[in-house]
Amino acid sequence: MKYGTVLVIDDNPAILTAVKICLAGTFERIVTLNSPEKALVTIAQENPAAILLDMNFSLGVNSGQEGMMWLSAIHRKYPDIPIVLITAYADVKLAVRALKNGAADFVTKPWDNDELIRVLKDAIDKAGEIVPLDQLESEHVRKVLNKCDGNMKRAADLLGISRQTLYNKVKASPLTANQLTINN
Amino acid sequence: MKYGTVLVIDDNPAILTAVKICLAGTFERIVTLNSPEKALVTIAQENPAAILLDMNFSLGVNSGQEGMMWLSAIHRKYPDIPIVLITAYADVKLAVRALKNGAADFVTKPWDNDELIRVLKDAIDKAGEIVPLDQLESEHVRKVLNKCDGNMKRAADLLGISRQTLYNKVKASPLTANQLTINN
DNA sequence: ACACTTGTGTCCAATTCTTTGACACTTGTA
DNA sequence: TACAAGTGTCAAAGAATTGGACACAAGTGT
Repeated sequence: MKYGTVLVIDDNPAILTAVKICLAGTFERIVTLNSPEKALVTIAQENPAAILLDMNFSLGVNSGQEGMMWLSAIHRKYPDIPIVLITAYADVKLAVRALKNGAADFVTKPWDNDELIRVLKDAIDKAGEIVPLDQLESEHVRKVLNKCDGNMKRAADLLGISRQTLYNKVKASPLTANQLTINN
Repeated sequence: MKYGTVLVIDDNPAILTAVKICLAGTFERIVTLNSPEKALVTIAQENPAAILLDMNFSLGVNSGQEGMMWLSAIHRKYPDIPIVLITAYADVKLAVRALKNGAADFVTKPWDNDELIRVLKDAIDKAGEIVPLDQLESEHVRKVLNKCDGNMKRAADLLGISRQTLYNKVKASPLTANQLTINN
């Protein structure tokens, strides 16, 4: 039971019950809401490791707009908590938009229990990964340098550091040289 | 015409022609391939600003596996070039997997010309965004510190810096905690 | 062919950051 | 209560960053 608390938001009580049963063996605590209104408050109180959010709450509306709105709101306020969306109205455009809006994953109803567990676990694992500062830096440096076609002066400018510093950073980790795009 | 070269990969000549016409006004140069085999070579030669990749190439197979494979291969070798996938067999699971595998976007056939152009433009714009090193660093520091519930010793450890250094970094920029990105 | 611009590789000295180690002080907990 | 762990703070040694400078290589336009 190393996966902490999960917050499940769905307006259908039957779904909440089913999800609760499904996730009971994996999470220490399962908090449910039947409407997203109290989501932000509940998150502040419970500090969940992940959120499972339904996309449609208004009866007769299945555009997913409401879920999308809540996704954005929650993600803006808690960008480090992975949000998995779930919907009965599978729609490629909606899924793509959701992922680009920060959703960690997108699941369709009816769901496969094992898959749902795996998806939530993965999302939490991924969100928990932390990168040393050096690595983040050198990856970013390589990327920007690449985008500048190796122009160190401009890259240094864009990175907000001096040319010499960039020069030193680059020659400090020569591994990155191999990853430059081949050209000329 | 500031959007450079785009590489379009599709086994259907009619599609290639249609896409070419659609994108002609937006890109300086449109390179087409009717099979992904030569993708990596062509990318090295043309250095495209974006890639539009079909998902199905083997006749009778529409699982999208092949496109997914090429997406991974290209993305691994050229992580900075945005890849937009396009497929006639819209499938939420496939789309989600593609995005999680590094695709910049996912479009379904038949496509809307304006949307296709917008998607490619957006992908290129997004890929072109560069962040100063300081900002990247302080954002990451916040995030890790957050994940450690404010425990600076542990956060410093995970970040690979000393406790005092983290302490200084934190008190150097106390405003970032409120996510106030607007600043002039 | 000739200036002109832009970028590279290299060096230096001044400044700033980072690290190591230490100390008193608060807290949660066995 | 006493221990372990973390905080805020300081100082001094060591490392990194900076701005400036210089000669040199390309690429530009005239």
